[in-house]
Amino acid sequence: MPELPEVEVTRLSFAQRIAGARIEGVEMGKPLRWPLGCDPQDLRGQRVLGVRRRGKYLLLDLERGLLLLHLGMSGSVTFGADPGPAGKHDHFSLRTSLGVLRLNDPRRFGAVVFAADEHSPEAQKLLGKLGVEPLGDDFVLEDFCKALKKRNAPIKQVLLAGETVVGVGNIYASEALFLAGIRPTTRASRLSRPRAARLHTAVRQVLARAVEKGGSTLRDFSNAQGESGHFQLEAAVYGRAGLPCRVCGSVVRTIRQGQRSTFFCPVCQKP
DNA sequence: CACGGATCCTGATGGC
DNA sequence: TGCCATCAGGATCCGT
Repeated sequence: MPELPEVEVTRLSFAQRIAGARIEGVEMGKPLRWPLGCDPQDLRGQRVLGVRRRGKYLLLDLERGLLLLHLGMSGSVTFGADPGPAGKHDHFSLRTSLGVLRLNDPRRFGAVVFAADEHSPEAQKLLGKLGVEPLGDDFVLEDFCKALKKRNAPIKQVLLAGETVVGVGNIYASEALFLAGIRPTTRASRLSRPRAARLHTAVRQVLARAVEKGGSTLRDFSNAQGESGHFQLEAAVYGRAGLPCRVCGSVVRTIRQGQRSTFFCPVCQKP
């Protein structure tokens, strides 16, 4: 489910509320993508200092070490008053003095991993190859252009890979490419500088807008307070195959790229 | 070594 | 409580 906007919206919905909480207990459900990497009971007694985000990871800073949370395709986090017994798809619960943090993830592509610190091998295994943050100052046009020049793959897949810029998933890749007027199949290395510049702007714009709208709720995403997002209502192409393009009226098309659906307007988006 | 495909898992949906 | 195929917001691993 979650791309950068959904992860950031999740973070914003509980970071302040959990700060300073004392961990009282940890309960695990079925195995997630990776093992926790420590004895769950070792976390007891520690305080949660704050919550950061890196790409699509949430970083829960503890007094000693940190927890890296990834929501995979179907994960969502809740934090609040004791929600009662864990349900079928609740696979990680952190009981704290200020409420219960819970990861619900039906498909279990998500993960919760402990690392002694951000630069440890365990953390770097997950974070080490990530590209720059699209909403931060490090997302520099010049660097972006240079990076694209080195990639021969279709631009959609370069965005999804997250090694150039992080956080752009299947929805926002299609949306950003629409905004930039670029066909998703265009090879990254073939993009002219002006077109790469349009994409650079489009990526920032679409992600920032999606955060403002609370993310996209396609079926079941909600933030840590249980609230849905609304960006999907203004998506230009994602999920709109067969419908008229909002700009030119042409029929929005869908293709498969790397086992994922891609949506685009054949007139607004040039190869 | 960059790229494309297979893969992990569960649930929803739609055709027959 | 029908069965089967297809699809779903991610990212790693593996063969070429």
